[in-house]
Amino acid sequence: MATIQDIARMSGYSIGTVSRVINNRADVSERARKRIEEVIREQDYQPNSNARMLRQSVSSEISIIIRGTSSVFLQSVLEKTQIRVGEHGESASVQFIGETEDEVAMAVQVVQHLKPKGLIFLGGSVHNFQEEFSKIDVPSVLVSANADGLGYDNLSSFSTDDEGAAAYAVGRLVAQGHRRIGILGGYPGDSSGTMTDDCGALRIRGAVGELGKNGISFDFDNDYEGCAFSAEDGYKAAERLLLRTPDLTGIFALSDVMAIGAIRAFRDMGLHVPEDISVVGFDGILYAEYSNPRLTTIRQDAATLARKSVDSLLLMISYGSPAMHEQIPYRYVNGESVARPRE
Amino acid sequence: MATIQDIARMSGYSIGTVSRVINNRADVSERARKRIEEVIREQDYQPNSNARMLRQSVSSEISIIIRGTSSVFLQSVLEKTQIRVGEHGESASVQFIGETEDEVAMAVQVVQHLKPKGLIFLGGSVHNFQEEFSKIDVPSVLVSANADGLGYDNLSSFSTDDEGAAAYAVGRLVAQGHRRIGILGGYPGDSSGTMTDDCGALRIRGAVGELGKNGISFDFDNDYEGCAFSAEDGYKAAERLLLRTPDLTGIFALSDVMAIGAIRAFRDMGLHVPEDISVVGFDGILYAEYSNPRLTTIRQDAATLARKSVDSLLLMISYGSPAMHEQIPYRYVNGESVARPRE
DNA sequence: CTGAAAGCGCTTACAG
DNA sequence: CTGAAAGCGCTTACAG
Repeated sequence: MATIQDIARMSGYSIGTVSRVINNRADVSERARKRIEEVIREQDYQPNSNARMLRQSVSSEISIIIRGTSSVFLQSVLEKTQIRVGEHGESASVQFIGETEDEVAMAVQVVQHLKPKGLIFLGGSVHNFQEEFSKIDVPSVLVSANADGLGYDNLSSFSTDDEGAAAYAVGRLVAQGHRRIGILGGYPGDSSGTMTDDCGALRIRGAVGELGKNGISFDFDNDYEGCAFSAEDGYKAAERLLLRTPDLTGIFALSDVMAIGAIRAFRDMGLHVPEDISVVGFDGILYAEYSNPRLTTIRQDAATLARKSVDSLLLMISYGSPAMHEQIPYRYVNGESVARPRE
Repeated sequence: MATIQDIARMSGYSIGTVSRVINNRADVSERARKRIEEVIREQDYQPNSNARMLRQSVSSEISIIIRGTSSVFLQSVLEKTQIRVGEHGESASVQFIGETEDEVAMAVQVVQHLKPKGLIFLGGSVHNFQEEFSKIDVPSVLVSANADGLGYDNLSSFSTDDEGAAAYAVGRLVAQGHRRIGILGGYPGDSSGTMTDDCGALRIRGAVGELGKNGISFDFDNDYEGCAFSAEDGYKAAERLLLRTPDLTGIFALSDVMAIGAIRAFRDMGLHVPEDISVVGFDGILYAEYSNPRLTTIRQDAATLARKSVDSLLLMISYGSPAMHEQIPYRYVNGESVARPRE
């Protein structure tokens, strides 16, 4: 493996000049640049990134931290994020952490070890950023939660208006004539009754708020069943919910995978969706279009979320552009899982 | 951020001794070790990994290269792999590459840049390993394809018996009375008629072979439709296939996502699964259990695949254990998407 | 515009 | 068992 020494020797210049060429500095003669680039190409020379990072104390990589590998939606955002990073000629490495782990604590580790020049959080609780994030001074972007108002000038955020979208989805159920609506998924808050601020809590808040606006009361004890973001949990929770409160005619599930689990549960209970009970999901995962019945859902715009996040991060890194916070429009997708309730 | 210098100064030992403690070397007095470890803890000291890697020219990480982010099955293997790596107290970083890219070429880059102590390939074509892999001398493991017979002593492999499993699945269709069976997905080979050796080709070979054994001829022009490993492509290909060859009563799809796309297509054509047409998939993704109808499929053992792969890799790294090749048992899962053909 | 040199934080023979 | 020192491959003031 050639080193910078070899390139210097073979090109007839010093390692300092070679280094300047590698780093695209302006203060190099055209002649030197030409020659050195030639040798670099010939030798297929790749600078040792460890040495660079040791000196610069910053790597040329971006680190992506994704929480919850099981989230189909976040995985699609991850894929699109990687692609966008690649389009800019940058590279990113990915760190997975568990559903319950603290992404900011992880980020502190990553910054120390990998010295990334930028950080992308895929999924995350605003809660964890509240104070912990002050330890991080690398340009960062939080995807899928709103970090506006946290006051960090190195943290952008792009998210879906979870509260508004949930309200919209429930509004559609109400418009179809549903009055007995159940909510499935997430965890409404801690024992003190305070809601946490993750996307699940926001969706619940939006849904309950919309019901209230329509003069429909919501009884958490009967009409709500919490569960994790998986089909399996959605299945079980849906079963519990409907056994407990059989007169529900519509279900708002906090995610598509839960909705899919719920639909399967209802079928296994001998019910038909949407004839006997309507189900609306959230996310707009690819699979929703191929399920039977096709899922009616809120489709988040994963591609735009990914694109804007990467672009904003790169602008912060390269030009010191200010952090920005944006909500990306969602779409209500009419599938086949919602109908008017039976009379 | 504390450096080894600081720890040396504060503990009253030299940096050499501190380094020995960090690296768990035996030739350190108990007293020195105690004291130095104490200071390390107090200072929350973390060795600079760039400096270590620069010196050792090997990182302490494992690199995972996954091809095709869109494969739900591989993503589940990835998740389980990460978890297993974590259980051993190791850490891994993930590199995603496109469906059509060359994973071994990528690995060469990764080895140069990240200097991993081990490499895990999730998905990959034996073809690419044939000669290219000789450039890599890091202990590696190929998951989901059989590298036995390639003769690399630093490459283990764990896979499903794709050919046998496909034969089994098709055999079940035949046993139910199906005689007109179509195959969906993958690419049967290049123009010369030679089959490539990826898992798709193996599954096709197994399926066609089983049909032959049962005296059923298979006409590639009419009974086969290739497509990529996605629900969308499965949908379109299934539609084309059935329009072209309407008398098919059973479909073997090379993957579950294709099968799900196919089932949706058949429904949109006004058919019922399995009453009008049976569909069997391959992979055993989580979703198959929640689809409607539940999918009949070959379930690959993602957990065992992940566990054995990681364990084998770590044994190679730490003890120079020999590479091994193993096929992990699969299971035929009876869902609701297969029935006897109508008379 | 270019080169010589210091130094990033570590590991590892070498000598004792 | 321990310390002093070389050196991993690079970047970047500094001097010219």
